[in-house]
Amino acid sequence: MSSRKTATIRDVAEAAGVSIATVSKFINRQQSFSASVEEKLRSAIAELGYSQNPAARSMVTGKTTAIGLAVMDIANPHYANVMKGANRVALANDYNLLVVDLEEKGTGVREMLEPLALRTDGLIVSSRIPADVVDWLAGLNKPVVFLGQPERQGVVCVGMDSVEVASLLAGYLVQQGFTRIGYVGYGRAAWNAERLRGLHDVLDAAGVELMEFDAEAPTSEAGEQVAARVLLRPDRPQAVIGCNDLVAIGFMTEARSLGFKIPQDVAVAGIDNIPTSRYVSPSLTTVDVFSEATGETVMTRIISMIGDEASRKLSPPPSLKPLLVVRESAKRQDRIAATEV
Amino acid sequence: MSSRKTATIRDVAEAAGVSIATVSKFINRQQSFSASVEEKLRSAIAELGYSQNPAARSMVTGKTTAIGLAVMDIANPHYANVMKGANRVALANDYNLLVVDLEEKGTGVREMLEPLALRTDGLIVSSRIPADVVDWLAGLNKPVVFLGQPERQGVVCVGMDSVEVASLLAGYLVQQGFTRIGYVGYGRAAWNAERLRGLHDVLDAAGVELMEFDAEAPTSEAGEQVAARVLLRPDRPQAVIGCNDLVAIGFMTEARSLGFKIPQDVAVAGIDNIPTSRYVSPSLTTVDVFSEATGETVMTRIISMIGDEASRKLSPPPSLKPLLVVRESAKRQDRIAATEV
DNA sequence: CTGAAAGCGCTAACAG
DNA sequence: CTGTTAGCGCTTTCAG
Repeated sequence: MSSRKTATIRDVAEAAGVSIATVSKFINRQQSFSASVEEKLRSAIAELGYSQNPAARSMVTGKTTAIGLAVMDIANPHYANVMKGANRVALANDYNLLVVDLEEKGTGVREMLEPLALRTDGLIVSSRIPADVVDWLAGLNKPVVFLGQPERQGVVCVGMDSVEVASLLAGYLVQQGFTRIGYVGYGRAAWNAERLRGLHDVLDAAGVELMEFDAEAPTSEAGEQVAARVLLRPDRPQAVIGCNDLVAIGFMTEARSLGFKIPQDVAVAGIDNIPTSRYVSPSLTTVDVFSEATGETVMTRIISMIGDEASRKLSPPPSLKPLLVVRESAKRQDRIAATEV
Repeated sequence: MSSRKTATIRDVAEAAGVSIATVSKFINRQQSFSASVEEKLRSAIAELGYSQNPAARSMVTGKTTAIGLAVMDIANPHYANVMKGANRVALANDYNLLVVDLEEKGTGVREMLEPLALRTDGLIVSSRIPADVVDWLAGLNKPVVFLGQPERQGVVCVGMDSVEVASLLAGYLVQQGFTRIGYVGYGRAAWNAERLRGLHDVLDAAGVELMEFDAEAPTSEAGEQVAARVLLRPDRPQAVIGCNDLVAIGFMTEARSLGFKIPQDVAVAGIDNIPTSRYVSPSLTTVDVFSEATGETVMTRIISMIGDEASRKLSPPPSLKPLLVVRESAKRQDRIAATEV
């Protein structure tokens, strides 16, 4: 049986025979109390099943104890794991998580973000936000952290350095002896330019040719679609990097059904190290970007920014380093087997 | 440049030369206005960049225009897609989504749900909630919908009928001619018993033996772990059903590294039809539970319950039907001789 | 069509 | 240690 109306602080005060101020202080652990009062308070609260009305509280404090998280695609395992990490530290700090899936949209983003901004103490936003929205966010008077966005002046970012991520993979492929490498990017992503830069840094220095392709979306379906275009040409690349594991996996699947053996006929690598990458055949060589840890880091960061104005503009500690994960999909096996072109 | 303090309804009223009541009615489209007032209001609001304070609003209305969604594991693609669907219809109806990842925990669930309950107009909760928490939720005075939970009296549930899902798969396997089938379940899940019932319904009738196993968790890692136990025994099953695609995929991978060919040596099937199931090798036969549509349905449902007391107890329309997705992993190829490797 | 006034439940000084 | 009081920003009767 639950009471008709939910109990308010006044009900508790009355039941305990104290003032509402006392109840408030008790709930918020702001001071100590005489044993008798404390006991009465405790039982009154239990009796009535009282709990604070967050709206009322936030009206006066101006804080919501909620954080907003906006990601490009909730169903992308990378983002799902970022959320997982973010959720964990939010809960540990008594924050609630408001989530919005941007669904890879480029327009109407501000409209989706605005309600979030109003209801939270801070925002975590993933890449590809139009410049005017970035400005709006900056003028919001709340901490905002960008995810996987190249550093810009005046905005705090968390995530791997895209240049480094790409270089890592390029270095491995060069070391394997590939001399013509394809990159299936996603031009509309904020990190795409940096990825290309990282690739070129290494590949140009090694005298390795880079062929650039673009996927329609950062998804497996798009990876499938692009495969024929990449592979059915005389100068096809010996190795292909997908801009994320999803694209790489789709690409790999379609490549196989086109009759290519992986990695013998064409090597494939991805980025992110989503859980699935271990389970495809061949297992996918990729770069671990520590999605879950990224989520934890970004949430930790924003919570500290909320408490401390001073920390709002500090650069994040360069704690997260990408890690190359060597598996089967990108080994140059033809060096120890048959040699095809 | 943003103003120092965010504008309130009073600022707008003053700037427009009207009362705050008028502003309020204007914002909430509660009536029509004289052209002059309307124009002044419009420009004042734009000028000041005013937007409603949701906390203040909800203080008086008692509504939050937010919905809580609690799932067992955010990183499970099934749940991620449920969230995607839920997010979409929430946004379309001007609701915000509060998310909490239960992380497959069995304890402390109420503590995680309580803040959500206080901040939302309704809750969507996925399975395996302890009975006392269910009671608490029921006494909450807010609509609550359970996800993937067997129907109980007095609670609204959305999701596939687990019995049907399991039967569908069992039927297919029987038709393929398998006579000894294994099921890798997850005993702690709310749906496990119904799955078993669905399996037995069909298998017993067909005189097919069912061997039951239990995974440590509904994850790929657990699927890998259990594989040896299932396969390295004289009476190993000819076909194995994972309680979800994640488990099935892990199982399949480990089975292969144990030297089993799939489906020649052992057939494998999963449940959910997560996106990845198409991309593993061999592609995974599974049952589509329409995760994203489930999310849309459950959100639609709860929003209608919020507006309409009467609909709170109605049974949901049996709209969502599971669909068998036949792929490569569970074909009985030995009947037509294994032609390919 | 417009406005005045009464709170929603709570916290934060300030007194005692 | 405990209580009084003044709002936080907004919606909602109820008058005009």
